[in-house]
Amino acid sequence: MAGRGRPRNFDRDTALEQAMAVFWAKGYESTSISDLTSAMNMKPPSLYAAFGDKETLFDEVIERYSKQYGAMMWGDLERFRHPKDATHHVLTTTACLYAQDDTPHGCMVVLAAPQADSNHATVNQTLRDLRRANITILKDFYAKAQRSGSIPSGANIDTMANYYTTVHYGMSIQARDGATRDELIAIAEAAMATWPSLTSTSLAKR
Amino acid sequence: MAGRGRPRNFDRDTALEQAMAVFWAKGYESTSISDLTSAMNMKPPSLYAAFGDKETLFDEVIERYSKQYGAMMWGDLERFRHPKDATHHVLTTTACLYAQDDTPHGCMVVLAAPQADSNHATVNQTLRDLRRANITILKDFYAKAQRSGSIPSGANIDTMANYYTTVHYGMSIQARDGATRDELIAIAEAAMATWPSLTSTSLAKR
DNA sequence: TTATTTTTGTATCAATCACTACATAATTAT
DNA sequence: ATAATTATGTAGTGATTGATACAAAAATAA
Repeated sequence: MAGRGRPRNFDRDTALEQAMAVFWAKGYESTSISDLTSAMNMKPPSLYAAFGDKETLFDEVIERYSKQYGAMMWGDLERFRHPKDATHHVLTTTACLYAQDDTPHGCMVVLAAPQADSNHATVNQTLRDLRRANITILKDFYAKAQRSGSIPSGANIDTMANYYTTVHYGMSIQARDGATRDELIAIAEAAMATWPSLTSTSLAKR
Repeated sequence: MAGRGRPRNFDRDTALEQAMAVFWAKGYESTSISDLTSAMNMKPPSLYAAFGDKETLFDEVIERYSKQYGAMMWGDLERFRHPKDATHHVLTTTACLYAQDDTPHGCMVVLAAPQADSNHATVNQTLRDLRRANITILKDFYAKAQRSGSIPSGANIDTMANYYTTVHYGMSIQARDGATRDELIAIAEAAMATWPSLTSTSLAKR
């Protein structure tokens, strides 16, 4: 199991967790290698040997974040009987996750690098792709629900997915600005109040 | 009028506009003095003499942005007869402004520096304060409407203001990710569909 | 033991960051 | 004309950025 050379002085998994905490709080650009090495308790050569350059490390952090947190919100929506329940779950889980005090507030995918044009275009693109993937998850889920009759055929599911994702995005800003869990929950409930109208034909496909 | 020494080689106002374009697209941190001087067509000493350091320039840019764009969304809401119309105006104006092709997409106040912890705490704080000011505008407006009877006394106006502001925030992310004007309008209309429920007592003050 | 392999810490790299010293240019005041 | 004033361009400041060269350290393999 143990390799041949000198053993590592750190646990790769906890080091990743520590890196995630820094990137989450400071964003991609504002996080320096120096920030990372001190948080991960290692010197630059060890970091580079174990994780590659800053961008590669960030990619791995984001992947871990998606599996650990993103999945709690967007994963396995099929387990809910009604799409309204699934949507409610997405928003309330968002509220609970993003106001937790043992992690930075707000979503890392939304807040870490929202620049349109920066010196790190690939990072911006990576995060944007992840955000769009969430919308796609919701759209596909709604499409299936519509085919099965859980959502009326007249409803505009693209707009529904865009809308609820927009609320999810906005909650990240609110959380970062200090909104409490209860405030976020109230926002989520307010957003859910649209469900009857959105699934009716009043705001239907044009 | 003209001062005593050598006249300026640039128009201060258009230089500010050019600086705003850079900060808007790249955010605070990703924008370098070099980016600014080339966009504003001047050398560093001229920039520093005219605008102070990077942070002072950014403050002035933000102030200009607020007057020029923020006011279009949040200014003079009293001119609307019904608070629902005012809220609708905020969201649809948001949609139109943030999908314009002659400016970067999305709100500068929301996107320029959303980090929780960075090397530029005062900039983060300035933007956060501006965001909260918008919520306060909406809360005060709703409070007045509630006193005058335009909003039922049972409605939770704090949640209403938080909710609609959340949609406004989320639309910035959507716009930056490439959402079209029509998509943003549809999102705004979807959000407005909550109005009857929010102003009823079903989601009223607890 | 000796050789091989991998990690670690020191010390540093070139590039870029925000920012400025300084001399020159261009204007007005006298 | 001469002095005073302000802006400009060149060239550079020290600090920090992401990333490494190198040798000592610590393990396994022979």
